[in-house]
Amino acid sequence: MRPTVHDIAKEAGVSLATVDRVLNARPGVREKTIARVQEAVARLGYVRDAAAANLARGRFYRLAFVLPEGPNQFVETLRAALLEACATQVADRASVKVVTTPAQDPHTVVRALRALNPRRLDGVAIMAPETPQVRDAVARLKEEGLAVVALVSDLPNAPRDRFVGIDNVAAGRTAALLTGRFAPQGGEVLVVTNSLRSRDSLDRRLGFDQVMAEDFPKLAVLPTAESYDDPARMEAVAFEAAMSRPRLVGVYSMGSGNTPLLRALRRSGRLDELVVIGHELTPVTRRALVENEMAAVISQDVGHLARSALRVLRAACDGAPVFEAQERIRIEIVLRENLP
Amino acid sequence: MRPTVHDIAKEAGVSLATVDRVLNARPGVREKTIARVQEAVARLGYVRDAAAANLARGRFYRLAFVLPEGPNQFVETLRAALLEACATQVADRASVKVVTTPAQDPHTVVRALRALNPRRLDGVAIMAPETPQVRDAVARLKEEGLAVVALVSDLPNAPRDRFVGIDNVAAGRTAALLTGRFAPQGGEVLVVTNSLRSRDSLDRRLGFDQVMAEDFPKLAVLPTAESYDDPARMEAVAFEAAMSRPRLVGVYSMGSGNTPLLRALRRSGRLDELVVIGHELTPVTRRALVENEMAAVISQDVGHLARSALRVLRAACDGAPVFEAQERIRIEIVLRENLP
DNA sequence: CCGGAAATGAGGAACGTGCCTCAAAACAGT
DNA sequence: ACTGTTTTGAGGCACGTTCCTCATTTCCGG
Repeated sequence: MRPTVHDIAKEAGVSLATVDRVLNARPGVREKTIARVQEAVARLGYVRDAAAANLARGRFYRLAFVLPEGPNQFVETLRAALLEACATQVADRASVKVVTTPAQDPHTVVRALRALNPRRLDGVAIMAPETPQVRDAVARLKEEGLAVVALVSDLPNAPRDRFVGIDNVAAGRTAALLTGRFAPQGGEVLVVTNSLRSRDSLDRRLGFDQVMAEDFPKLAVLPTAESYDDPARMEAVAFEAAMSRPRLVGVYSMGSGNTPLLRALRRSGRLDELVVIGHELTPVTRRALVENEMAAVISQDVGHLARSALRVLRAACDGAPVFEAQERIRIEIVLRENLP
Repeated sequence: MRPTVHDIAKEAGVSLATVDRVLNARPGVREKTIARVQEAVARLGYVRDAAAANLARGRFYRLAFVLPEGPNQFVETLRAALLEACATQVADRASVKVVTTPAQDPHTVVRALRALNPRRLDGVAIMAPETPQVRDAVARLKEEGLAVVALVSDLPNAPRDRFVGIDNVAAGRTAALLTGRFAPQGGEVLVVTNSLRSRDSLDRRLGFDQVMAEDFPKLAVLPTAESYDDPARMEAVAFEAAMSRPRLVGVYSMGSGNTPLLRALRRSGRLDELVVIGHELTPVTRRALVENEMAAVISQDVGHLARSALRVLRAACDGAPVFEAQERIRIEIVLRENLP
């Protein structure tokens, strides 16, 4: 059996109350006594029973998730994963509210953030592009004492407690490496996204260019084409590129408009000769992998993302450290054969 | 706040004791009353506070892990991950004993399994080749009422409760797909492993051959070369193949002898023209990726593996269902750019 | 309508911790 | 030695369960 506070008290020759004061860093204990208790803790290998502690404390975490909303399969799966995680022990003693805002308009995100009542909340996870207004809204939430984590897309210049998501520069580098190795003959590569306003797209492009420049001189990367969340525009841009650029060998889709992209490429009749790499495993990209229309999908496990965000938020709420190894979100490479 | 058993009792108009009887499926309650309580549970959306329940129950899980031991980096990292997981909440109210047995000798595994005292244990995780003796030993443990999970290498014909690890057929298929796409010019592929006795190697080879036959007619797969856990033998076999087979374009290493393999290929001077794919991220394979000596590593997150095994064992101990989505171990593809 | 069995109620102790109060003890400065 | 302050001890209640016991009520068949 594991030692309890009672054992520590006996071992250190002090009372239960004193042990409690030391363990919870409450004032009114002499240095000497603190040391005695800590020695006993070390000697017996005491670790606080987190479950019992939370039970006694009656701790309850009121959390909110602010997610963009739109024709975006990824967010849908993320939301589903979140709800699933809530149904399990991960979300024990926590209430989770999910707020969605139209993705296109950055102002609505800010409005949603402003609409949050800081006194009714302990922590917020935010997935939003990094605009000055968002930064200000995050700063305000932090000032109110909330825990704030950035989700999927980092907010490096906002006072968020942490970023939960993949290293998007590395993701871009990975995409470049795959593209380069899958298309050794060389040629042109089209890069598309819905918006470069999001930090994640920006970082991915950065990483993509780095590796392309370093390792694949035979590939020429075209400027990023933005669709501004407009499927028609995405389809038009992709179709035009496929038809007018005979040397095109690959397409890297950094954002979420994979449906119109694939439709355009299919229509151009060149899909089977192109190396198409995209992000996030959704019904669309999954199907494209199975049909050999996409060569690879760079993905982050939404389940892991959701659970990690919950754990990190809770840790941030009570200023506890996080278990780094568990919270590092991997850059997953999904091919036809290792579909989960 | 979440509803408690007290709220349920009030809502259903019964006493606390009855609610408890219903919730824990104890006998002595009329059908009608059971229904009343369950309705109240549904209406209030009650979910049992697992932490409080375990606290009250005084549940303690005595678990053991039986791992092979040898010059095997993978097992070392797995063991480290296990110890790390024990230090966190995942292993709360559990004691974990790790037993290692010499890998070469299948009999010592059986001896180790026999040496386990079933009365001092609630569950065991086993990583071992599937021999009849191992099957019998597992059956014996199950008969004694222990929870048993197979780890990394499945024991499909033993009465284990569950397998925690990747789908090794799919892993082999993934390796084949990568090899085929990285070596479009065609040629011969060498497949090596330390032993085909392990179910994992067997499955990987199976999957590898499937995809090679289906999709890459230009690649000829050589028979599996076994090193029988002898580094010298591995080095000799690999060197010989690299020197005598000018059409060799790839090597698939299904097992753990990557150090001697790479040494041999380096010595042959052909390493930079070969597509080398192996398993498990260790210091050796990590370095090989960084140096561009290996093209890809198929890996399973040891941290996830360890935590999953712990969770699954606990669930199996009290016959609880597992949260499938969280326990599916992904087949990770690790390239130079997405090294964790 | 009665006896016996089954179902239910009421209550309490326990799990390991947090957090509170009140009194006792140790200590400091004069 | 006196005061006043700081440190410590002892104890209790709470958290949401589980798992007892013992009494009481309800039900059923004869």
